[in-house]
Amino acid sequence: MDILNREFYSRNSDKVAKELLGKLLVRKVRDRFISGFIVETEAYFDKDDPASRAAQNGRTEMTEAMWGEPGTIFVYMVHGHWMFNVVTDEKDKASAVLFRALKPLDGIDFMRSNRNKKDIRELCSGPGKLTQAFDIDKSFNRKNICELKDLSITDYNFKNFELGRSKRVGVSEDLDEPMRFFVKDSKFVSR
DNA sequence: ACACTGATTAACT
DNA sequence: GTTAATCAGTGTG
Repeated sequence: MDILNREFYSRNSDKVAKELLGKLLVRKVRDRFISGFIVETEAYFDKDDPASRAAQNGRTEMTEAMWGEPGTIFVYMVHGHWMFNVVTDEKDKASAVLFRALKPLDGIDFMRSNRNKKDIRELCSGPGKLTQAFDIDKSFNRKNICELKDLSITDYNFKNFELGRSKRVGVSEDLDEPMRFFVKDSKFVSR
């Protein structure tokens, strides 16, 4: 199980978002190993994407991470919850993939205590839920996921699933192409 | 000081 | 299944 390298992220964000499905998000906290399969993502673009923070806020202290190298982690808060993104494409392009849902695999008791919920479906089935379950916050912002020991994404050729596509969640004026990708029939996607 | 946000949750039918 | 109060950081005045 290899850690995905920078080349993986150096492509269009819709392509990266699609290929991230079935990969494994891995977190290490002290001696604990926490992981989950990625089952839902959304792609965000730089130009002509009104839903992206890049277009909404411009280049500020808070959004600076979006202009970083591919693999740069971009964390921001909305509605009191942390959103976890990884920057794609090339530097200075400001496109990224938002992680929306995971299927919990290792460290489920750790997630349960972070979330204060016992139903396994309630642990990572939403962008704010999975950051709470994995203990991901602003301290990861602007770091590169290819270089960290305590947070990484590893390859895992879990391909036995059907790809679902839809419009992005909570975006009123969305792009013509559906940019939300998910594992069809998974119990662990949001909503 | 106030309103905005890509969400979550409890508390209902 | 559906709604309404609420989370907290950031931008605008």
